[in-house]
Amino acid sequence: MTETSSSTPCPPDKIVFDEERGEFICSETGEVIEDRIVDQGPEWRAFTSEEKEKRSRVGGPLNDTIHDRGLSTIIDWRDKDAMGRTISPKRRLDVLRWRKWQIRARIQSSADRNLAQAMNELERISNLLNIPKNVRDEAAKIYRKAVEKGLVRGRSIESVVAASIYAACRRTKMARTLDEIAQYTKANRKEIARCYRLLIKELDVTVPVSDPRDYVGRIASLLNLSGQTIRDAIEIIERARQRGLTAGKDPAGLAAAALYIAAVKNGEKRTQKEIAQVAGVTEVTVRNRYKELINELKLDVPLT
DNA sequence: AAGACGAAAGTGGTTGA
DNA sequence: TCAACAACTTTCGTCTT
Repeated sequence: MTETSSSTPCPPDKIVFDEERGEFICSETGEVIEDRIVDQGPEWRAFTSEEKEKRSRVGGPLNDTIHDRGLSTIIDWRDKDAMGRTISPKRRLDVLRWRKWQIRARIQSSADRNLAQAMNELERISNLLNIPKNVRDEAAKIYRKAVEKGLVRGRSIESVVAASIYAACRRTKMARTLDEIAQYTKANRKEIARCYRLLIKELDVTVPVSDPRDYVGRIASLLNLSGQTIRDAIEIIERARQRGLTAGKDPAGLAAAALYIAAVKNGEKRTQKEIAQVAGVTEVTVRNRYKELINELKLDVPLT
């Protein structure tokens, strides 16, 4: 409710570019100035380069929902031509062949349509979340695998796409929470989570265990914290891990707490609220982690 | 007035029968 | 499928700066 009011515009000299997320943010308030940098590339380049053979699908309107558009001329099974004359045996073979191809083409186009819609969706979500191209490609690859395995049947394309994106993010260590992705999707978080689990189980997509350190960079850059603070935070997390404090804990919360401590230590104090906000956890969680870290690691935090 | 702290009750997800 | 459980959130009162 009482959010950083957009009625007070961020002074131009406070605007910084956050290269982690591809966003322009205000260094004062953290307000996102421009978070939609439109990908100006042609839409059909969304397909991965290794799929050369699939390029038959060049540039068809992606939102064309009419089934079999352009292929709706059905080749009749009767051995008559358009004038009602019987076709010669030689022509009959041709006709049979045409029909065979028509059926093949239809199957092909059905898979393509699914893919086309999915890629469209992928592009949309990726743009909203500023997901870099390599991660998109990864997501596309995963999705394609899912289609081949028939995992999409019975599920919404959108949720499987979202799950693919999430998986790709995890694989490439582009820390994005499930919530962030779910936010731009009609499918709910639960559904996406289920698809995600299915994906990593069925396709053998290996996903490294989510690491708090991956969150550190992103949170820090959103808050304009120094490299030294980041290094300190990572060291704190490392020590916490050795002590077994990290198991079962929300990595974002842990990263937030470590950064909080590191920031205070380096005289770059941010409020718990600020950190919690960008980390996507609550103040309380930051506090709990922070308390644990201080106690267990015997860190002394100089106050003020 | 704003931030930090912590208690208590509530919520959503995981696990094991 | 259900209940127990841990982690996290929400809410709120109190203390500190």
